[in-house]
Amino acid sequence: MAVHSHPRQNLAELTARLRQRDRRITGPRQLILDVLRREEHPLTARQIHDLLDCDLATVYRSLRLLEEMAMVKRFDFGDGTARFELLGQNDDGHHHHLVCRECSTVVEIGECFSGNFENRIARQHGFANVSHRLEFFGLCPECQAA
Amino acid sequence: MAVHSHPRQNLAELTARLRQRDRRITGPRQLILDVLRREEHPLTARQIHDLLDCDLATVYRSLRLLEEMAMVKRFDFGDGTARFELLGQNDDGHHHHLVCRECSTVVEIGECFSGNFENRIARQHGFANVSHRLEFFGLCPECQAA
DNA sequence: ATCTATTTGCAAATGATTTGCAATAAGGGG
DNA sequence: CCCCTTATTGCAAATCATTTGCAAATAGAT
Repeated sequence: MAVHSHPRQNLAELTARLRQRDRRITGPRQLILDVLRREEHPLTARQIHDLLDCDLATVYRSLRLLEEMAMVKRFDFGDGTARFELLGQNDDGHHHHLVCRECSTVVEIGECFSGNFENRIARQHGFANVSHRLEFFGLCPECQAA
Repeated sequence: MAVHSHPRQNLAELTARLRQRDRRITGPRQLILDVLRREEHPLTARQIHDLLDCDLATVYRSLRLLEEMAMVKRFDFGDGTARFELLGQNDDGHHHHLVCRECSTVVEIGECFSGNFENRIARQHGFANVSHRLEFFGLCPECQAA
């Protein structure tokens, strides 16, 4: 479901969004977006770092910034390590994953349950601005065979 | 939605389940169940530790054991800290939470989307044994006022 | 080319959770 | 009730992901 846009597009978007915040377009930031653009599945900070050549702390700092700018989305598979995916320009990145409990293979799930459910829950409890986080776990075909 | 059973019942269950595994009924294990029984919301290992008087490592070890024995369920609100809830005897503990992004107030959500959704996803991708993790986040009434 | 604020790299700090190991306690047998 | 074997605890140190302090490097405007 991830929208893998063109490098140019990415760079232009990065430039535009950074400019508005007095932030700079640096090598590491471009490299991280490049790496994420190539990957179809979410990557951990360490995986990104291993594919690059810049400090791990810089990867974390950049990812945080890119997340704040809504260019990257953070996912949590409950294993204590955050994963990051690139967001396209008009993509809010809302989707879910189906993760294999054995081999960690990830499948992206486009559909989601109806917004009514979320709205009802918000209303019932008086909460505002409700969002959700949903991930699926199971055994992938290969791991079932093994 | 947590079923808060009687102390006796808990102890009996604990005893029975531990016996079958050659494990012992120790003070810390009983204390942890006692603490969890009193709380209606999930607690972190540290919170449990602060209410008790035993080593934090023991709390972690006990929680892991109790989780394996399906007497306790682990939840992940995506803040890097696991929370634990007591499970009742016939309770599989499947439910969700609505967590305030500001003050971390937790509301338990009993209902869940239909199993069809989960089944369809499993079938579509050839996965077996599919489960899911779903949590809601929003602003609670108090924090909206503030 | 210059200047200034933002970033980076590196090392050290943090916070949650785990682990090694010797001392301690639980449960069965006598 | 004492003993013995084995599971468990406490404590300290180790791990792991992530963050932070700070001086050196660099992007972007002048």
